[in-house]
Amino acid sequence: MSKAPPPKPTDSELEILHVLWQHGPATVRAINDHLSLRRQAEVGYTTTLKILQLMLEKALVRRDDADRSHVYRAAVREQETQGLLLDKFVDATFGGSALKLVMQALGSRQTSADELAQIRRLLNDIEIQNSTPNSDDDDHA
Amino acid sequence: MSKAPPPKPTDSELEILHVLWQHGPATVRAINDHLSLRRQAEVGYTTTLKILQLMLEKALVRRDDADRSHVYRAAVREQETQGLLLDKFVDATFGGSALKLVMQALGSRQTSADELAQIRRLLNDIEIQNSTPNSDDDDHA
DNA sequence: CTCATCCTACGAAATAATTCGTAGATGCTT
DNA sequence: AAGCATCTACGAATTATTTCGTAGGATGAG
Repeated sequence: MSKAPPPKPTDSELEILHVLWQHGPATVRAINDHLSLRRQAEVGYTTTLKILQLMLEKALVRRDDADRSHVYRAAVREQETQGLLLDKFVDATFGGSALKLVMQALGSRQTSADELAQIRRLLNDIEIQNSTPNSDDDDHA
Repeated sequence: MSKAPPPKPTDSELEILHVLWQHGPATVRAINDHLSLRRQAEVGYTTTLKILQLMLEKALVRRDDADRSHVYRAAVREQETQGLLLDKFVDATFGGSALKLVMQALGSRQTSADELAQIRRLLNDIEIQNSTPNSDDDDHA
């Protein structure tokens, strides 16, 4: 009775999550440096701090405040978060059709042979999985 | 010197565009009825009107105001708009990797055999197109 | 003609997201 | 100890989006 699903992160929050997913736990200073690098411009230190504080309230990150410089780390998994955002996006933009999204993504874009191969492999996996109702639940968390 | 690329529509604007793409040109009243149906709740008439007026300024729609009830129609194409939004989304959520997006879309989702077949067909088309540098430039704008 | 109805235009409130300035505390250097 | 840098907390300005109320003009029924 205490679990609230983590809310959809905003654009800025997502940008910070990317940093945390890539580099692991970090201080505000370190995160802010990464952000300033990613964009062309300097990001105000307190801007980053503020967003992290809001993210903490939303439980998108956790923090270790043992030291004076608090250390933040992602509290949501990359894949799950991307999946959540993807669902919303598919609904809003493609009327819920993941197929249309995939077609658009592949169709109007330069896709390398290697990437195509990876997708083929995934398609095979999915079809195998679809046809065999599978023995049990062979891989869980 | 007068062309501004149409801006990224907001969520509400996109919802209206969906109605226009599906049903063609329509009055505010008709659009509003569709929106009220899609959601569970009644949408204020002037809310829809206001958004359409803003969309007109942004050149996302055109209107025919010959009659008293103005008739609005989409001024942006469905595919182009979806492509634009998709680009932004891929950048923000998947760090620019369309492959990751496709993998996520296919991986964490129930996809029917029929849909898989469609995607396979598309993959084939793309590979053919990739391997043959094509005779000339057979389809230009 | 007169009234009720439907329309557009417009101002503005409510909400959310982003940004930054300032204050106060802590730690480090000399 | 004094001064400087760095940190957190917090308030607030700014901008974008969504929503709705009200005013005023046209239309059509009686």
